Amino acid sequence: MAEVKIAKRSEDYSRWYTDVIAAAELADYAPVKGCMVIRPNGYAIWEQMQRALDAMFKETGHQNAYFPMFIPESFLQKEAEHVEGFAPEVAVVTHAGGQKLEEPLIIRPTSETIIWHSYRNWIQSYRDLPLLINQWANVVRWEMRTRLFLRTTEFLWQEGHTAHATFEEAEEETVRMLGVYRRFAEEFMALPVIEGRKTEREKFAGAHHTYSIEAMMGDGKALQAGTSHHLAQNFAKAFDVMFQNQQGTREYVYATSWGLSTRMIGALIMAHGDDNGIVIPPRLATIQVVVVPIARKPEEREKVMEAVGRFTAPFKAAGIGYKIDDREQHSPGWKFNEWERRGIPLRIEVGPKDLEKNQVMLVRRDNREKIPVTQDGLTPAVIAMLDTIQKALFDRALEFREKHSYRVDDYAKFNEMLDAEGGGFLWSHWCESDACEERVKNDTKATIRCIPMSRESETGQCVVCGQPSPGRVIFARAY
RNA sequence: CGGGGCGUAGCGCAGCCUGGCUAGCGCGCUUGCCUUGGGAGCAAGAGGUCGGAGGUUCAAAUCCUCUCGCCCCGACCA
Repeated sequence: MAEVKIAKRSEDYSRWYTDVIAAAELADYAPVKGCMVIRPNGYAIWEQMQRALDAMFKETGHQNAYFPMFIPESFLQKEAEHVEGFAPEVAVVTHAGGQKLEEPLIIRPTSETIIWHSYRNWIQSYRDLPLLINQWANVVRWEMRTRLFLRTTEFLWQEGHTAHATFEEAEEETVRMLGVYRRFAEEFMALPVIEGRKTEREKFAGAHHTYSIEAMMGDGKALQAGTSHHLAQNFAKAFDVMFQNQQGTREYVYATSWGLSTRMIGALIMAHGDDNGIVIPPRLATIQVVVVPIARKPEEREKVMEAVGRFTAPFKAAGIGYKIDDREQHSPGWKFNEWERRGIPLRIEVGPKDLEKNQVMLVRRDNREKIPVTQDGLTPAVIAMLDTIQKALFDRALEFREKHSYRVDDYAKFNEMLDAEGGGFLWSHWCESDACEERVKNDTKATIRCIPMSRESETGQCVVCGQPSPGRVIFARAY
């Protein structure tokens, strides 16, 4: 492996981010602009995310299916707002089989259209509802500016597409899945997020309204980490999907869609990473514990390895993902650095000195603390330590977010905060006018991240124009 | 699409301005010895269409023209 230098996070955040990805061997740039190769270390994180989310989708009654990546161009055009939103970033296939195609095919930027084409055949009666489908897929969006994981031309995600009999049921589903995302972020990624509703300007093209979870990254910028859309009857009308209700009358179906992508890997890096690289929360780590044996002489080595075999024996049954790094060509110091770069949450060092004391050394990735632990009862100690790390990561991220959240009521101060702090969440009053939202964006590059669902009721005056405001919203610069 | 930067060994770079021995250096890689508690050491090796095409010249990594690609900053976005 090549020597890897990671820029200081505090000095060059952007450079630091790409360095961390290279250092942990998460992804490479691909020959095609904006595309990436997700390497085994990166894909392992995605697999853990899939596993956790997929289980939650199943628990909430969803089934997986798969729809094609090629969509007739005409499909996209059936929903006016949708086509307007996506047309500029759609890749189109015009030739295939050595011939020009009669109708060009688009490569899905999202699958609403082709899925609703199918739903038309699947749904006739209220008895067919709700229809709860999810798919794991790749999608392509030709973005102008790309960054590994955060915005790539092709990315992996899951997209849920559900159909319901009433607006209210669809709303319940939209909010339920937003909650699933929040739980996933908090419990698995150790990432505190804020649930909220998007403004008209920021909502999904084709949605009635959109919700998102918003997280704060290590530089104070916001990241939209998952979205859930209430599509109302927009796609049902575009694809003529009607059902007969219990009264025998036909009406259009109500829909939702929700998605979460490999962007979350970027969120993970930026939320928890430090100058030594990525820090993977224990609940998303395939390798949660790496064991580094230390020995000089062959006879020492034999004793150390014997102990390692003994104390790791219960790990598998206890559900601990672990790896023993017994390579002889690298020094312990070299290994410490390598596993830290890869973000393995916990390291166990064991050498002759430890054997004398019947102990091992636990070393936390998140704060590098070294804790001696006796070999007897090591398994529960490791499990407890992994929990501690998981919780510490969440607490630290939450504390950071709180520290960089401000209530701001004065527009001059508002501008000043964004310049001085470079980021952070500004909780300010907004009159709900598009004009004020746009002005903020032009003045500061900050956007309204969301109208928090849990905001306290507090009327006030718009931070921009002074008109009456029904409550505070979150302004921030975003990825 | 505008502004900036860069294409030379797997990775990071020097050489280019001022053309000239066999194109170098660090890391990594291979083999051997020796080592191992925070990126060890020694020795011997392997590895190159200098992004591509054309031109100038006795001679091009180096000068000229064209071209392809990537990265960073902005407008758009999960």
